[in-house]
Amino acid sequence: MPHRDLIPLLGDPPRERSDAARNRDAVLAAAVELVEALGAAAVTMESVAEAAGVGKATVFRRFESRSGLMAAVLDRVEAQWQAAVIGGPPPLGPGAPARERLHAFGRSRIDLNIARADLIEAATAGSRRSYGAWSFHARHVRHLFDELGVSGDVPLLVTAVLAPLETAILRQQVEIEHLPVERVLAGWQDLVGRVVAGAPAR
Amino acid sequence: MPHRDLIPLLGDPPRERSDAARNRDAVLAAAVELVEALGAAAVTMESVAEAAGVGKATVFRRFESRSGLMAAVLDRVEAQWQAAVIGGPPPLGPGAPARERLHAFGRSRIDLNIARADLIEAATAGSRRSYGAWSFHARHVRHLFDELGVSGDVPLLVTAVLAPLETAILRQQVEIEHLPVERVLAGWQDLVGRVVAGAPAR
DNA sequence: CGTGCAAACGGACCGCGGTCCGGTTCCATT
DNA sequence: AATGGAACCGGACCGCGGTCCGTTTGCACG
Repeated sequence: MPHRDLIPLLGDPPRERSDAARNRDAVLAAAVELVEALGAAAVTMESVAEAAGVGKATVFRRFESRSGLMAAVLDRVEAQWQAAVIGGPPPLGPGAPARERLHAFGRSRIDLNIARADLIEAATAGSRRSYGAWSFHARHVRHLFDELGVSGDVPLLVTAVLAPLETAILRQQVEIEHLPVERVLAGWQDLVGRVVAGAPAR
Repeated sequence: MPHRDLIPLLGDPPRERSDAARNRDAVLAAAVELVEALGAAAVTMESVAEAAGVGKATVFRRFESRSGLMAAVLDRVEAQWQAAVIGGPPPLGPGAPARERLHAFGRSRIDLNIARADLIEAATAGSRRSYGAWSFHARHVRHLFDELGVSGDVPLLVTAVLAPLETAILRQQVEIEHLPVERVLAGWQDLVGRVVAGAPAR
């Protein structure tokens, strides 16, 4: 009587089959390469499938959707960036005063969100929730806010400080209004200063 | 010799042909009705064309793209809202102190951006620039900031205050993190207070 | 080494946004 | 009223994201 438990209950993770894992890797590698070469906007799901030597449905089966695949590509970039925040040299990495780390965070995110705007937009398109890296950003800023003793509804203040760094906003400012990046950064740092400064005169 | 000036120079707007104008109206009316009935996400360009009794290409010829059509639909809502800001009762309309008008602005925008999230997203999808109403919002907030004597890089501070009202951010907070709208609003008003309070201790 | 089956595969297929192009319509000019 | 041509029209067509379904494959168990 060849069967496993009818009721697996909890645990019991159904391990990924070897061919599935291999295809996942091949697809992701192909996607990274194509995005690098052509830019995210020009990469079609079919071209990724072909480059990976795999059927189109397999790409969707492993990554759910185009935005899911792009999110996986983006995750590599974000992981590298996160490493710089967690263990890299100050002021972005640990070792600098909180205020300076915040300023470095802003500069770094503005640069990255502009440089990778097309990939980020492809990864977040129609996904209704921010991409995975957002929660890391929020935790980091929150941590720095705590060090600075920010008072008030901290999670909302964190969101308020992160919101102007969204690619859509940055693109609007830099590509359409032609504001210099330096000015955008200075404005953001000014904002942070005001938020950190404390509760308003009510 | 039937010809107009070979060099029209400036001015001389080539008026819209009557059939074109008629179709434009029919398409827009059909789109408004369908969006109202089904929600923006469920409205296809072909269904709009059919409801308007017109070929699909005509819809695109008049409105450029799906997001262009949705922006036209959205403009009606925004025009109505702008009327309330310009000439409606306080505190949203004129007559209340600037701080209270700002708070009313926030409440009203949060409600509207959540209620019409799908339409706004359809109107701004892949358009690279904020929808037309943004500039009105910015001017309004800037005007109130001027009344309050806000110092610093005012345009950037305006953007910083507007950014957390974007639908993507609000949806994240309300639909995914399940924050109550009242709390989001209170957080925004707190933010405004800190921004208005003045430059940080440098 | 068999055997059974869930899991994975791939290519045909679908719907939708967007474009093309041959035919039609409005309107300025005479 | 006739006319010429620019602007407009519509439906066939294309490419891409996403799904369906009949076939193949890896792997746990005997």
